[in-house]
Amino acid sequence: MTTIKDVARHAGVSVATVSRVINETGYVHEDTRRKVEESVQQLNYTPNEVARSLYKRKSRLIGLLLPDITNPYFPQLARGVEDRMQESGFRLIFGNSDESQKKEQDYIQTFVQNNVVGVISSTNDPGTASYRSLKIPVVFLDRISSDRPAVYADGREGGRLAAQQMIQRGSHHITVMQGPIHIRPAQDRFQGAIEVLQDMGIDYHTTQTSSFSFTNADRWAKELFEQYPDTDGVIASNDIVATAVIQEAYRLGKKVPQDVQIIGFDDIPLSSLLSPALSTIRQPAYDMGRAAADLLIQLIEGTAGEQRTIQMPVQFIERETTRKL
Amino acid sequence: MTTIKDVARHAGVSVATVSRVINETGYVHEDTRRKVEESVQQLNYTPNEVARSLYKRKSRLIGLLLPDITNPYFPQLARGVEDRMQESGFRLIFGNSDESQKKEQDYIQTFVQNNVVGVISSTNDPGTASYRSLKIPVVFLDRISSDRPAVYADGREGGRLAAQQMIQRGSHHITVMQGPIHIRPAQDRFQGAIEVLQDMGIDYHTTQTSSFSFTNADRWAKELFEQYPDTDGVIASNDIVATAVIQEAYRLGKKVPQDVQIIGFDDIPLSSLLSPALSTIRQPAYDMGRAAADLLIQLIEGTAGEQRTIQMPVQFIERETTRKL
DNA sequence: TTGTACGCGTTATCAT
DNA sequence: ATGATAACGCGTACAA
Repeated sequence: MTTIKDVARHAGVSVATVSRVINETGYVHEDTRRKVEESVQQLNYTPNEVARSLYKRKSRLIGLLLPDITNPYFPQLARGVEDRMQESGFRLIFGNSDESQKKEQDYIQTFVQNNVVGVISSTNDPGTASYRSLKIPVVFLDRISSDRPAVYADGREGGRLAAQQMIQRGSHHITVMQGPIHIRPAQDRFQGAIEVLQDMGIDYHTTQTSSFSFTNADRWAKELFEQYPDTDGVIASNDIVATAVIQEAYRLGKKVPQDVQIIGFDDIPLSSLLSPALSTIRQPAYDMGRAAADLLIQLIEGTAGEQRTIQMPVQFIERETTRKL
Repeated sequence: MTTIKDVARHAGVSVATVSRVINETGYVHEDTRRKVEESVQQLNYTPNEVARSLYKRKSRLIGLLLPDITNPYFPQLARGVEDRMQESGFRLIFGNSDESQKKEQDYIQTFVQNNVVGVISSTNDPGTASYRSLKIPVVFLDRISSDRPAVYADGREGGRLAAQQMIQRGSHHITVMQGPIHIRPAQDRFQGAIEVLQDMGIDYHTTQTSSFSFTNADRWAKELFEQYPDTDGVIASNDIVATAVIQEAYRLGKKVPQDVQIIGFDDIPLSSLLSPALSTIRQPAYDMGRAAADLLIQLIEGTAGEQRTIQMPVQFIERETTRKL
């Protein structure tokens, strides 16, 4: 590896001068600047980030903690974060937490050990000590924290939207799938839906799913129709289970949307490719990722305004698993 | 942040001693060891990885470069890599390359700037200078390189399998979708399929898709049936386009699998949840990720055997888009 | 305008 | 068995 010393020697100047031209700091004569730049070129020198990080006590690294990249909703968040960070020259140390506090803490620890300058996390426990004691900015993504910077979608409104559409489009026996109890956004959606259903005095049932991943999605779909066979409208906790519900409905000979309407949540990329294409409540995942990155960068650079919690709008996407108005 | 000095002072010993107990290196009296460990506890000290990395000229970081995490095939690879790395205490600096050489080089550069000890990459150009000049181990994942360590699935065999199944199950006018020309695995699948189709003297057509992502998947499906309306069997370049093909077939009133059989490639998690569930050629993505990580770790630790390129088996998964035998 | 020298937090070498 | 100290590569006072 070539170091700043090599460059200095090659250019016949001191390391300080090389440092100055690299960082464009302090005075340096035009001629020497050129000499140095030439040497940098020739020796193919790039500064050692580790040394920089050690000296400055901060790196160009960001910690990103997501529950499970294998769930199609999260890659979009991740991508949004990455793209924005990339633009500002930050890199990501990435980890899956599996919603486990232990793994989270592990990662947080290595984040600080590696001098990251900020972290973006989808955690269920923003209030936990691991986060509170962090001395670097944290942005919670897809999770709500009233007193800490956060970017999330309006889940409750999403739930409301889903219920309203269900009703408007003629379902009378609606089943709402309640996502994992410890995941806040899941509960918000659920509450929103229930709220409307009750207000309107609609007949509804609820069902419980204990995770957001692929495992068991089919089982939950099956159980739903076993428990409530006369269901003519399903509000799924996310697009994955919604997909499983479509499948199960077909298996039972129910026509979608004629016999059962189905509304998902998230609008993962595959939803529009399904047959029938899935009607769903869209969360702008990619944009949320970008927004979180953006906010974090502002926090890091000290240019953040008062607005530190950003609620993104959700949107009903009409496709083919709901009836036409 | 608390440093080794703080611990030394608190325990009444020198930094050298603290270092010894932390790294379990050299002699240290049982009593002092206890004292130090206590101080470490009390001060909640964890070593600064950056300083370590600077001194040792190597970190505990691994660079992971994937084309696009937004494509459902890659998160599984990533997860496999992460889980294995996690087990051995390595962390990931992660980046999306979008199959762009520029982005790749950018990332590779910051990888070395950050003293990563190894790189796992899905690149289309393993022979490029950026990789050849790397002084740390590299494992190519989901990409073939004859002379460098690599983990990939047997794409050609996958293509063959798909074609054989198509024929066996009674399709006579088969259309094979050729994936992006510059992506090696895509071409292997394609070649494998063509190979069998020609050997068997079957009537077939081919179609071209220029990317593996969601964009345009529906358009390619549409074009396929426009160009070859009498197609009764589609070998898709991956599960995403296969999903779009199912959708388009339904839209055209074609029954799957009675009128058209469809076989995908990858077996992404959602495939089994589709209706009808997608028959596909399975690549053991998660295991491939793990295997790559495993190989890289061996390379890093110098315990790697002669076997440095691992070809993983593919497998036909029979579901509902192909007829029963 | 440029150079010298110190410190960032560790590990390892060499004394003691 | 333990301590002092150089070195890892860089950036910045401070001096010149």
